[in-house]
Formats: sequence, C-alpha cells, structure tokens
Amino acid sequence: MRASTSALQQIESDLKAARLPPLIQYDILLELERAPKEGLRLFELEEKLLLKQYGVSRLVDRMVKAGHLAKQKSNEDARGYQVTITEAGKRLRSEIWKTYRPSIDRAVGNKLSYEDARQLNLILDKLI
Amino acid sequence: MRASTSALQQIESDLKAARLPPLIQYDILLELERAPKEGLRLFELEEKLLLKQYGVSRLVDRMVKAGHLAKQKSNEDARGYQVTITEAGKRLRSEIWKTYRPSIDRAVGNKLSYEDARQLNLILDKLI
DNA sequence: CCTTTTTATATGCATTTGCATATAATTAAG
DNA sequence: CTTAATTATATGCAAATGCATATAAAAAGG
Repeated sequence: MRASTSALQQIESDLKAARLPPLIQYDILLELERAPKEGLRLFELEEKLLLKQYGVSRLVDRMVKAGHLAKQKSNEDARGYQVTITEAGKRLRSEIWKTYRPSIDRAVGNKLSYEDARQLNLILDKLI
Repeated sequence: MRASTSALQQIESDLKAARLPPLIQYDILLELERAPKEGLRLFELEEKLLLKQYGVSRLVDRMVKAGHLAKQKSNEDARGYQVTITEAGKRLRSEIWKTYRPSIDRAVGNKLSYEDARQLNLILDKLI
C-alpha cells in the first residue's frame, strides 16, 4: 500500500504539474485505443480498470463532454452503449504519455533492477 | 496498481460489510496506539501515512468528533496540536482488526508463499 | 408467452477529496 | 531587533466518490 501510494502520488503530481488529467483517464484512453474499432461497453471498462459501475458511468460522461470519447447505443443490447476514443482523445493520450513515461521511470523504473521488476511482476500477478 | 487496487477493494469491502470505518482510520489508530503517550503532531501523521495536509487535518477532526481521537494544543509549538488515541479509539482499532486480519489473509496472504511475501517486501521497500 | 430475476446503466443526495488560500506562529536573514 | 521566509494547520468552494436506488432491457423459469 505504501509503495503504490508513493509511486502513484509522484506520478499524479507530475501529471498535474503538466496540467494533464489524472491517470485514470490515461488508462481509459489506452484501453480504448487498443480496443476493436467498435469500442467497448461500459461494463467492460469497469472490469478492465477495476472501477466501480457508477465511477465508469460518470467518468465516461465527463470524457465524452470533454470530446475525448464518444458513446453510441449498442445495437446488440438496447440497454448498453459502445464507447470509443475520438481523434482528440488519441492526441490527449499521446500527450499524457510524454509526461507519464519519464514519470514512471522516476517513480518505479529507476528504483528497480531488471530482475527486481521481473520478480515483482510475477508476484503481483498472483494478487489480481 | 492493479494488484494494490484489487487487494484494497477487497479489504475495504470486507470492512464496509462489517459496518466498520475505512482502512485509513485503522492506520491512524494503529500509528497512535504505537506512538509515545503524548501522541503525534498532525504533520507526523501526514508523513507516516502519506496523506495530504488537509486530508489529515479533516480526518483527524472527524475522528475527534467521533470520540476516537483527542487533540490538544502543543506546548512546544503554539501552532501545533498533539493527537492521541482515546480508550474508545483503542477499542475500535481492536474491533477493526478482527475483520481486517482475516481479510488481509484472503486478499494477500493466502495468495503468496512465504518466499513470495519476503521477496515482495524487499522489492517494494525500494519504491518508498 | 407471462412472470421473475438478472444485467446494464444512470442519478439524487451525502460524504470526501482537491485546490487554493488564509491565519498564525516559528525560524532565518540582515 | 525587524522584516522576510518558512512551517503548521484550517477552510471555502468546486469536483469527485460512495451509497442507495431507479429505470429499462435481457435472460431465465415455469
């Protein structure tokens, strides 16, 4: 908990300093940039990002309003929506990455050897 | 991030199910139970728990209001306060522990070998 | 088919957090 | 000393989160 808090706070603080949105938005953008072109359903984002249902609902709405995502009714399930990333969203993701990448290095990468990182990854995977 | 989120959400959800306060309150109670009897200054809690300044200020106030902590003006520094745990606070901590301990086991302990846990601890320490 | 249950998503209201800034005391600087 | 800079804490206001519940569509049961 202390390790993740410490790394997270450093990274969020770097993003804020660069006037970029919080990390969770990057995660959504990345997930959707990698997704098939019809996008993902809200509940899929919920699972992939370990967010709460109402969290996804509201965050996606905000990002749609900001022009970074688009939402359209699913034609297979009338209850649901497909969420996709817009061109502006892709630009934002790439913009965030310029700050995020070196920030990860400072907060995590530089502090671990290659072997540490490999081990850490193996162990943490068991917790998910 | 996914590992810590996953473990944390399980544990918070167990606490909530038992109608207990969120984990951060346990951390404060424990820190103060271990502290010298004159207690700790707000800024010390801030450092130990990686909380933001205003977060500590308000959380401590809430816990004082709930009767679990006490706050008294420092006599070495007129700007500051000493925070201590009350008897009710000690009882609460021990009550939380009954739920928290088995919850840690389910979310973390049971999923790792002894050797994994040792390794994990060593590696994560490098990140703090 | 109906009826019941489950799934997908949204939202009102209360609590918490974040941000910026305020206040007051302490320390540093000249 | 006096003034400027720093440190410790609080707080108003906006934004985000949690909780409980609502709505509507789909799936399951009989």
